[in-house]
Amino acid sequence: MDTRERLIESAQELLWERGYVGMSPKAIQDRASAGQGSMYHHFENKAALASAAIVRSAEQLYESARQEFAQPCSALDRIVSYLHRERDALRGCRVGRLTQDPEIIADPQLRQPVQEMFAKLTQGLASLIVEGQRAGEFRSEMNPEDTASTILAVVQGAYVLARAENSAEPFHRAIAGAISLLKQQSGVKRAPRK
Amino acid sequence: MDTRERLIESAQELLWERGYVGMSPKAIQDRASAGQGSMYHHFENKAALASAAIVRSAEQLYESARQEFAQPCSALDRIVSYLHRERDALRGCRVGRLTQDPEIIADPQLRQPVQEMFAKLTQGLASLIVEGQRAGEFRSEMNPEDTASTILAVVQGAYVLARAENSAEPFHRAIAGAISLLKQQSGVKRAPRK
DNA sequence: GTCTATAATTCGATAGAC
DNA sequence: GTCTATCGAATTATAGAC
Repeated sequence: MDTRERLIESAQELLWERGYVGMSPKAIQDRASAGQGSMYHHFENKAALASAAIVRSAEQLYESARQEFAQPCSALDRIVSYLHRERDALRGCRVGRLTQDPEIIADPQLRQPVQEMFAKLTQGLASLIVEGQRAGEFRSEMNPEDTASTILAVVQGAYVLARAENSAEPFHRAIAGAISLLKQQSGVKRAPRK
Repeated sequence: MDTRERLIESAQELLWERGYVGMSPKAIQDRASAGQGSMYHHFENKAALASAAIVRSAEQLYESARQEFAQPCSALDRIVSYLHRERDALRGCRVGRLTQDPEIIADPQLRQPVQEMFAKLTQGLASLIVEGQRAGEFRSEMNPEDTASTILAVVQGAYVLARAENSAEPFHRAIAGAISLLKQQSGVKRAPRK
């Protein structure tokens, strides 16, 4: 693997572990086994390297979700499968994590790939929900975009709970609760209250 | 207000805005209008001051939720009211934000107040859900702890979506979606599928 | 492309005067 | 309690040899 590639992958890892503020050029160089001059030859500065790393992570994460969304089963099953996908609860989300960095939020170059990934995931989940509504798996009154945002939020927030407790348990509880709520939403008319 | 107090409040703000790694002693001193010697007189080091600030934030946030949970209306209404409470979507959660800092997760002193706050919120929400189940607002099959975790996760994750888009909109969508899912959960027997 | 040298600045803290 | 001076290390580069 060439140096440029190793630098990007090291930056991806460090952004995941320590965020933009906590990632020093020195640490990137050490992890990539690259010298200082080498890093500044391939990238203009820390922000440029971070940008390349963020674009890469956002693409990888979206691609893996896209595959999950395209499986040959019911829309509800695909959503449940997305929620159940093996995730390293304590490490958190490589991309969601970046939203906590003020430098990333303030710099449109750095924020844009993050925004784009979440927008595309929302869009993908909303389409699945519409599909599920047509199949009678979800109530037609359900707002697809709202529900898609809720699903994404549960996953992102579940990471927060897991790290707070230093345990994967609250992550899995939050996911289980969300699946249970979604499964209760079939389009069949409910008996009237009282 | 005395210096010690100003130091704690400044640290609370900086932890919210920039996290532990991004908060320098110098920045705390400047914001508190305190000298260097002053800060190191009141607190042994950066971690000790951060600890005091985190304990304070966790207490404040829990206290405000506790009041919300004790209002004189139905359990469902109190949960909805908690979800709808005015939040500064783009600033994120003062306490949840800290879970992204590896230094905070690694140091039990710093992580404990965060863990405790989320544990107590989960407990409080789970109790509300049990109360709602007794009142017929929620299905008895619903797992109170799972659902409580889901509710907390939606809020924490909604902040992530908002910051990613640099807009409060996805925050409110995620909350609206969650409320819609919860309101569909009355204990009334649903008509059988088909 | 990669290396070493250098530099200005900041970080997190200590020392000691007042 | 607060202040200034100082410290060694790290940060984020730039310069220029190879």
